[in-house]
Amino acid sequence: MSACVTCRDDGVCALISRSPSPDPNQGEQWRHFVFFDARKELASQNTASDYIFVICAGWAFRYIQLAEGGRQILKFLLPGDLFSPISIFERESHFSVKALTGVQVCRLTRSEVHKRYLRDRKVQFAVEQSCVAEARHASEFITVLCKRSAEERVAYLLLHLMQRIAASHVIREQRYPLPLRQQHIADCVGLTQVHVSRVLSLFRERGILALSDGVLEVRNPQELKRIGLLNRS
Amino acid sequence: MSACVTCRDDGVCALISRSPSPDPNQGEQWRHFVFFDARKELASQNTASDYIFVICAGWAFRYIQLAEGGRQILKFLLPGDLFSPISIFERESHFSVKALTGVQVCRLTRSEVHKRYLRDRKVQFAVEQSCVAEARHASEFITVLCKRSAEERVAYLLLHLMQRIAASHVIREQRYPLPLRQQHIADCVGLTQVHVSRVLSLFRERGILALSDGVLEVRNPQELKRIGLLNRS
DNA sequence: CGGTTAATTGATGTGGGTCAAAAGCAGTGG
DNA sequence: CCACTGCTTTTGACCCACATCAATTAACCG
Repeated sequence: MSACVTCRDDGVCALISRSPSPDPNQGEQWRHFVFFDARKELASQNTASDYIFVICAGWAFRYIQLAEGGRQILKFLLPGDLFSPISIFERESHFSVKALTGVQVCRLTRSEVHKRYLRDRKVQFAVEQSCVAEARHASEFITVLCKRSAEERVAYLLLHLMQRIAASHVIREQRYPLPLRQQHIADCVGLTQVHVSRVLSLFRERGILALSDGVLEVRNPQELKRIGLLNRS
Repeated sequence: MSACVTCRDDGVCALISRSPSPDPNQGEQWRHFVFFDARKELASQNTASDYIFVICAGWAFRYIQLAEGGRQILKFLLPGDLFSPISIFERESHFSVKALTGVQVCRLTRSEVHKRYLRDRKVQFAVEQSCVAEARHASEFITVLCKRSAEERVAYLLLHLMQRIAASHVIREQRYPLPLRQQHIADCVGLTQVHVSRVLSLFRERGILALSDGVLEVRNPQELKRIGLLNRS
């Protein structure tokens, strides 16, 4: 009954796994680990499911698929992330999820998670807090999309990701693992891949950062923050 | 111990009010009604508060104030709406709220609401559902902002508001009360007031709708939906 | 009646989109 | 080892949706 080894100890995943089951006889039926290759679709929108999922290893992203083609990336998912905290409360998800790298995913039955949520105050608190965090971030992100230029939006996304990566990786010499194509950045911040290329080239020329081969190297964190932070002093 | 009269019977507000208190002796101390004039700031971001608020009558909006001037409107608040469902879980709000018309607001102590939330499954469920609704809407809205043109964004906002207004008003002849200035629409969907004016003029010329004097009159709902719905068939 | 706030309209500017070609760079297979 | 293919990034030329600036009108109000 131990948590997924790659998840952080204070995350929703770990807490759910440690939480006592109301039905001690059921063993490990409620939990199941699966591996998927990169590019595999892990969940699809408007489809009901009795399971909820946690990323244990690798990267994925949550997105909305548009009928005319094109997609909106809503969040990049790192180890320890639920596909979405609200999927604890709804059978039918409004988003799709796709693997960015090879990923290990933990599949939990919603009924069991929900039982633990109801009887374990710690689980409940963790879920509440992750809903709060998502809502706060959504507000901030909407603001960035409406009020900021292309450079600022890209910088904002990178800073946001850096923070999340640093929470689970040791960062040396400002080098962050970041397995995104320019198209993913574009689909997240509402630009074209061509323009993301131009923005990143500018950042490189100005000695702010370099992004290639799945590694982001930040050369001038001060300047990056000046550009990308929503509340600059 | 009755609910605020203007709130819908199945809303969070009504459920909280009907929920039994863990401390029957405290009377009505935990609840307090206040009236505010239009334009008054009802809550300000980065400020801690032991209260949470519900709109009982009138309109308001939740927004983020930017340091350089300018604001991002996140949601228009109608009777029955909490300023935000997540404020049940956090003392310090990340948003401000301003009255759009004169408003009556119900102020509740967070501690009392939180107690009722913990012990009444119905309240808990209502809060969960409104968090789900907010998250779903945020995803959809982010998609609209990133992928849609000015016309489509304005149409989306109006359709969304029409739906919410219709839930609490009887609509006759497609006339919706809508006390917004063009600047509010602009601050919500990320355009300038000037461009919102042009978009609305176009809609009027094409016989789709007319918005003036706080009334939205929809002349061609089909066409409006064709333009504004995210998932058009 | 002047003063304020909101909406309209026109002229002009520009950030980022679109299109297309080229170059880099795996992987694959002969 | 090289040719071929598919994917990603880069670069350039051109375009347009929306911003910006500014003037005018309309509505309201003490």
